[in-house]
Formats: sequence, structure tokens, C-alpha cells
Amino acid sequence: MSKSAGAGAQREAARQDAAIRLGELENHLGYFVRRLQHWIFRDANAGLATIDLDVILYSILETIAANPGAAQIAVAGALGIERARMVALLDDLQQAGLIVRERSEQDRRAHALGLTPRGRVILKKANALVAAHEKRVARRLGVDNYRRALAALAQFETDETRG
Amino acid sequence: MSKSAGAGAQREAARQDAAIRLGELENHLGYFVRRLQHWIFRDANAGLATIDLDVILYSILETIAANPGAAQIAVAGALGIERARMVALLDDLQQAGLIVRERSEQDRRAHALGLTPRGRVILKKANALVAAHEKRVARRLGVDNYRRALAALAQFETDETRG
DNA sequence: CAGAATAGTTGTGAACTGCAATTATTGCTG
DNA sequence: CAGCAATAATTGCAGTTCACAACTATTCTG
Repeated sequence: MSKSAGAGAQREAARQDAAIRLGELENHLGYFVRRLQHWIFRDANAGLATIDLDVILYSILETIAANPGAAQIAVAGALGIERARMVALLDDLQQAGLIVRERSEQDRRAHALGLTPRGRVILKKANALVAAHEKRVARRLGVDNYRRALAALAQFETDETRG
Repeated sequence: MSKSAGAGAQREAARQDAAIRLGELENHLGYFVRRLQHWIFRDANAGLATIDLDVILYSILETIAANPGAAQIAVAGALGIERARMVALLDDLQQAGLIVRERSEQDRRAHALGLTPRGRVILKKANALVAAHEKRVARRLGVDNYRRALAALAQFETDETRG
């Protein structure tokens, strides 16, 4: 769609044919967030597919690396993943030999999560792929917009993150 | 909505203990976009539920209103909805008496979409609810961050957008 | 100690995704 | 101008995700 509403209607040249107006959606952050997220996930997943990961599995690995010994529910909370769904995701990572689940000493209900050596290697590769993806996002969005967006959105606190 | 008010104190205490680090995710726009989108959809849907809509149906209504006579595929493209999925969504809206599907005069393969009078009434209510939601987003994110985020993300062009 | 709360797990129904196939219609091209 | 490719809408399907509810084992609290 092109932006043909009153405020900022430039960059029109691209879309000649079925130019669709957005109406009120122009003023709704959720609309743009959804569009951007859609693109980001496709692009990031395409990159990570080369090492048999996706953004969800990657973000789990990275969170475990940053919080060795964390329980499943803590990782799930940080990433907005349902704890029930986390089980199968961790099964995958464990079966791939990237993480270990050990019973926690302090709380024998909980699992202490950790990376295997192989997990660390894969995570390093993943971070390189994701960094390349991030550059594509920045180029696509414009470097200034990218920085502004990251700064603004990082301020957001979900219900889970606010203490 | 999200957290039941009942079990407050212990939960928040436990949550503070489990301060989880994000590692590299701190630098990844996709992480924050996903978190924000999750919250936005929950909040917006909760508002729209009072008139039996959700954000998807609302955005379809708004797009039709801004583009009377548009074909299904045009609306689907603007909103990032698969055209196959659009069928059932429009079925719902039609059954609720909010839209009409007429065969297009110019192209008899296509449907010309339009709002019914009832559709216009509901859309007006929806826009009020969504505006209230938008204010909640702005307050949650901080008004300055909200404006910056909206300005930055509105620049993004999807693959469909660019010719 | 009894009862409530919590971590992990399993299961379920509904919804969404991406894809393939079908029909009716249109547009292109040789 | 006839045939063939492309397109709009629709149907159907397999795999995934989602939000819940229920269950076990363990821990915390009064």
C-alpha cells in the first residue's frame, strides 16, 4: 500500500495500480508493528534456516546463554512463550544436542537449563546470522528510523517485565 | 485480561528474583516488535470484543471503508492476509450484516466490497474503541516514544508495497 | 501438618499458515 | 480470433501455534 492520506503522502511513485488507502490504520501503531513483524520473522527465519533454527529457538538459546541455570518458566516469561509450549521447544533443542535440562538443586520441581558446547557453537553462528539480518532490517527501514524504532520500542514493558 | 489481580505480592516478588537478562536480544528489533505486538493485540482485541470484532475484522472494515468497491485480493494484500483466509473472514462480516460482496462490473471474477449502513455504524464505534486503545499504547510506551515509534515504523515498506 | 502455590508436563479445541487444486473470467499473443 | 496463460475467488488440507485445563511432583506458608 502507499501512503496517500493527508499527512505524509510522498514516495508515491512505486504503486500505480491498485493503490489502496489505509484510512485510520495510518494512525495505528499496531498496524505497522504487525507488518514489520511479519517481514522481520520471514527474513530472520530464512537466515536461521541454514543452521536448522528459527527465531524462537534462537531466542531461547540466547536467553539460556545469558542466564545459565535458569528455569523453563523464567525463559518462557522473558520471551512471551507459554510454558506449555516451551516443553516441546526445549525437547527439540535437547534432541539436537544444544541444551541440557538438569534438575535444579535449589528447587527440585524446576529444570536448570544450560547450553552444551555444541549449543554454544551453534549460538555463535546464529548470532552472526541474526546480526546480518539486523543489518537488512536497518537498511530496509533506514538506519535512522531503525535506531529510533529500537530505542522507542525497547522502552516498552510488558505485564511480565514490570516488577 | 492478563494477570489476575488476586495473587499479587508473591508473584511479583518471585518475578523480581528471576531477573532475566536478554543478552543479544537487547539489540534486536524483532524481539521488541514481537513483545509489543503481543501486548497491542491483546489490548485492542479486549476492547473490540464488546462489539464482537477483533483487530483483523476491524482492519478489514476500515480498509473497505477507505476503498469502496475494492476487490478481496486488494484488501488482503494491504493487510497481509492470505487471500484464502480472507474468504472466511469476509463470510463472517457478511453474515453479521456489515459488508456486501457484489460482483464487480469491470471484472466479473472479482467481488466489489462495500460497507452496509450497519457496517458503517459498527465501524464508527470500532474506531472509537481503537482510539482509546491507541491512547493506552501511547501511555504505556510513553507519548514521545509512541510518536517516534509510529513515525519510524510507518516508513517501512513491505515486499507488497514496493512495486 | 494441611492446604495453597509453583514447575513441568500432557492433552485439547480453535485458529492461523502456507500451499495445492478448482472454477470462472480476463488478457495476451501468435 | 482462438487458444493459452494469468487472475479472483473459493475449497480443502497438513502442520503449527494458541490459550486453556488438568495432572504430578515438589515447595512454601500458616
